[in-house]
Amino acid sequence: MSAFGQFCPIALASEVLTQKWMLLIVRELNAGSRRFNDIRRGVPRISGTLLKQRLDQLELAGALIKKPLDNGAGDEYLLTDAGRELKIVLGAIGEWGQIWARDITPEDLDPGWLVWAMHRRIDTSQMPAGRTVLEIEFSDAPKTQRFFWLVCEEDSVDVCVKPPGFESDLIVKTEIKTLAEVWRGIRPLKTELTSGRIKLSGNENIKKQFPNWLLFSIFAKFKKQT
Amino acid sequence: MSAFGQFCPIALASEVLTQKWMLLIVRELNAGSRRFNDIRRGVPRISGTLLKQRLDQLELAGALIKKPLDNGAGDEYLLTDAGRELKIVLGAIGEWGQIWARDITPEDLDPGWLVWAMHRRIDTSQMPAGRTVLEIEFSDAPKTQRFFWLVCEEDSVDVCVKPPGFESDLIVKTEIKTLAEVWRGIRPLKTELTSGRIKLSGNENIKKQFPNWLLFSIFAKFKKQT
DNA sequence: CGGTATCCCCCGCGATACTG
DNA sequence: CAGTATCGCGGGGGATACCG
Repeated sequence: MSAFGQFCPIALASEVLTQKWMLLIVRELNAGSRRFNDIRRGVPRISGTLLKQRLDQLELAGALIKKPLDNGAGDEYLLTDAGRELKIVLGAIGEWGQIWARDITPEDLDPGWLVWAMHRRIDTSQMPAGRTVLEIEFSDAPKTQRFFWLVCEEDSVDVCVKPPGFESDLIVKTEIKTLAEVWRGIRPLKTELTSGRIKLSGNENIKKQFPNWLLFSIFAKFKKQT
Repeated sequence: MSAFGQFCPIALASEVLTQKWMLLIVRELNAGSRRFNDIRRGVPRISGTLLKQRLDQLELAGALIKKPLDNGAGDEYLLTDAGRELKIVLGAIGEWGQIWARDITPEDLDPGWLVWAMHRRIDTSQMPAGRTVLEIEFSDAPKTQRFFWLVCEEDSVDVCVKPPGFESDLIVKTEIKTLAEVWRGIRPLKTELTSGRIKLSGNENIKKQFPNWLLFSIFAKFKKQT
């Protein structure tokens, strides 16, 4: 994006931040992604070419630095102080979006993205020691986007789109929209569980613990206005 | 801008807010502009067609409402609650821009915009009763952008690009960059006055009072990092 | 003054194919 | 996996002219 012909700090910041996809990339970086394809999982509709361009522009703007990976394949992308400070901007925009932005359409309901977002907000300290495997089935999704697995350990949560080779400790079955609205804080999880719109399969103790594991969206606490 | 294919509130808000010129328009509205050409003076490089489009999009997004003017010519544009809440977003982005954004180039130094920005931040309560006329001359500007007048009364400050017909009470002569950097909080006004890089002509009392009238940019208090 | 209508150019961006 | 290179189109947006 070219310049706006004025030296207002909002205009200068806009040159970088209002480019297409840019804020979503910064969101991923601030959420902890450092590798090219990790960022991409949080911004699935961006092309590889463009993602690379945007990362270069962020580097030019001083918001991140590239660090070559040991194995020689690609770089690691690390936020600078400037990049980390963007968390405040993201917070302000996200809060506004949660309260005032348009309603969601079916187009927005990407199940893969939902699982990717959720995997960053799992409270593994509430889980049993060792490995816990969560299987999620979206009953209304096409085959390729129907099943996901969250492989949780104390210090990591991995997302799989194929069976991870471990038995699932808990199976969560729901429609996409239901879980999406629970994630957003629009519906309480408990209601959806008792109504059966979210169905759990697993041993009783695990099922009972499940609600303690989900931390939901960081914007869930803000309630939408009409 | 089309959708991003995810229901993250940052993505939803971005659809509206990251369109070209959009944040600057919202800035003007939040600064108090309600009329088409007032907004345009704060965003001089936007075309009329596009400004109208953007205002319509803001209305669709629920951030403003149009109200027909009495005389039948055009509308008044009024922010809604949603639009006013964007002040928080503007504050976050402006603060980031002030601290971390790129340096200014000569391209950014639009004298007309500087005067327009200044006119919103004049403390008229510090001025003598009645009318005070400030004349600003940018010694390094081309003829058409060299002279400006601020006609200040208790409850209004008007910007003129031609002599307003009243005698000037104070003439301020400076290079554009000097006043721009004072406005941004990069240089202290006093230093520029004593050095003579900003020259004042007028009666002694008025000259002495002048520094009390300028409130500077709302982001001037944040200091640029390198 | 506050728009609308039209034209047209450029470039942003998606898609695809190829490399190490 | 993490890119680079190339092509091609679509439409965003600038310029200009016109209206009430």
